[in-house]
Amino acid sequence: MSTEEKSLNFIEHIIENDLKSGFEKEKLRFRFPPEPNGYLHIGHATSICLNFGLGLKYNAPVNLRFDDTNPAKEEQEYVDAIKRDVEWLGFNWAKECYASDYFQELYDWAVQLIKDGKAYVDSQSSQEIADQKGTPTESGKESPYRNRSVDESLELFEKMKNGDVQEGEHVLRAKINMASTNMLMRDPVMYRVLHKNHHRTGDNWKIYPMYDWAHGESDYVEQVSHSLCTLEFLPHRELYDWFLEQIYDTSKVRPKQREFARRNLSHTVVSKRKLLKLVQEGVVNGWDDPRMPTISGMKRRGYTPASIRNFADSIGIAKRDNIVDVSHLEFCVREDLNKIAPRVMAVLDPVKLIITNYPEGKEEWLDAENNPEDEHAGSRKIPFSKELFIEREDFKEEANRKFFRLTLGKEVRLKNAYIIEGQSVVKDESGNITEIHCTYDPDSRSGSGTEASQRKVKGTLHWVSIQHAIPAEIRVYDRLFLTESPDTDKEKDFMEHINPDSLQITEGFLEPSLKNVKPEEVFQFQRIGYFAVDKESSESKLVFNKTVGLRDSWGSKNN
RNA sequence: UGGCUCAUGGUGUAACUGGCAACACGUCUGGUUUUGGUCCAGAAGAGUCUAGGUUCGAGCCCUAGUGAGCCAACCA
Repeated sequence: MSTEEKSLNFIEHIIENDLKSGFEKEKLRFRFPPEPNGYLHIGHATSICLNFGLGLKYNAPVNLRFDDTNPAKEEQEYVDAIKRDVEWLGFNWAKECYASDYFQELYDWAVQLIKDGKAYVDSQSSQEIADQKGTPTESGKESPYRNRSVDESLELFEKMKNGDVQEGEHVLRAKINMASTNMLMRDPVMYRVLHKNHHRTGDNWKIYPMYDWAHGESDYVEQVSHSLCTLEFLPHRELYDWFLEQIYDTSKVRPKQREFARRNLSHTVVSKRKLLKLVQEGVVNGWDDPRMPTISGMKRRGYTPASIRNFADSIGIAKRDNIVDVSHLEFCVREDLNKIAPRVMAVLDPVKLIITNYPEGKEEWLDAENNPEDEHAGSRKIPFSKELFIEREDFKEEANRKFFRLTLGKEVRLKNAYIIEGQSVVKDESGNITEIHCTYDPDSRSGSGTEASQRKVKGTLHWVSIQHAIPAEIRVYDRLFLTESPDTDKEKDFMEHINPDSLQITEGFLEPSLKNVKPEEVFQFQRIGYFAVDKESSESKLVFNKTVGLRDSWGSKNN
């Protein structure tokens, strides 16, 4: 019954080792800790999958914790959006937590640190403090306020808390080591004064804890066992441990921070600043533009939660820098959509096909399978008539043996319908084909079981009946950037790598079964790709987003 | 000039306590197919950044180099 054991990633190895050395499995606990200052993107998605995936694997609770320690940037709107996105990805958090819920406890601990001589109020400007910080190669200088009395620090800290001082007048600093090779250990700021309204605590607080002071202690309050973050926080670990050391009770779980390399997707950017610029400069139409690597954008594009989870899972996790090619993400969507997306026919670049021997005015409703990958998907009826649209690129007047489509004097199958043979073309004065004339074999209807219907032909074309077809706006997307890693170019700004043709809007014609589709539904337009109904779509005007094309082993080599 | 981290096919990850470098994507063949999709069968592609060392044996341990990333916000 044992399926193949998947090898463990380095974080799972750490957990397994902890378990082996006596850590109780019941005490395992994780968290996903976003700052509510922007929308979630594919990078967050992989982190969400990592943490919640571990929760599932070890049957351990996972908290959703908002790291809301900076009221200048954070908003309720983002909290709501983040919750929606995590839910959409298919995960359930054990508790919804906020660092701001721990402000009092954090404050009490800070007071204790002052009393223990481990923290002091500094009354210099941020510039002065920065100047004294030193550089990575030179040690810093101690603040003139470093050794002020505990009572004085206590008194000033109280004033800071009560809002009796201006922003920037004083800060609370941990007293650690100004000569440390780790810049973060050079008496880091624990609290700053901010006369700002907080989205949850309102104006209760005038002082706000810094990330380093809040994060580890929040993990501790929640009894998170493994606190996972990205590599750039590695130097913070020493501080994380130092702060915990000051307040840690040996009867409780002491959280561990461990770091992994963020997973970069090729041909995109994810920094909030850059994403915001794309929105502000109108390169894309909002945060949920289907070209955006945001979760809301990918959702609108037609990506499914399962496809994103599989993606996160399959790329693994390690500590080295990486760029995962988008083709891998695309594989994951196709893999999922192939199983679940209903097949339909749509012609995106139409040319008129007239069946000369088909009776004028006749219409037939033919059976069409909804999904050959799903035997329970059933079938539907599609209308057939004398005048059809087929894809312009599916016809060539003269073609070589490798062209499996319609050409003059050769037979092809119309999907779910009849076998036809190309006869002639009509062109306009500039030589463009306006009509293709063909004949059909009345005995060759799909599924009729006749000998004619069993005949092997070299190609199958999709089509729609012109008089029954419904028009729709089709938005076709390409990668947003021309280069693999627009972010890391030292010469050019990332904006210079933008793909000017990342969006193409065309009018397509759909089979009439699509008349009542609703936003977020995804279909496979046969032989073309997967398409999701856009949120702007309505019954009077259908709008589809191309999620991803079908794998195409012909077009790439022959075009 | 300092500290820390990392280095395995084109890409991403594996390789347990040193023991025939594996899997996925991608690429290429062939088969099936009323989607040039799916599915099936197969192939090519790395000898593990470099140089030393330990060892019967090193991707893994040690040393030194090289390259890349991170670190001087009252951001997270």
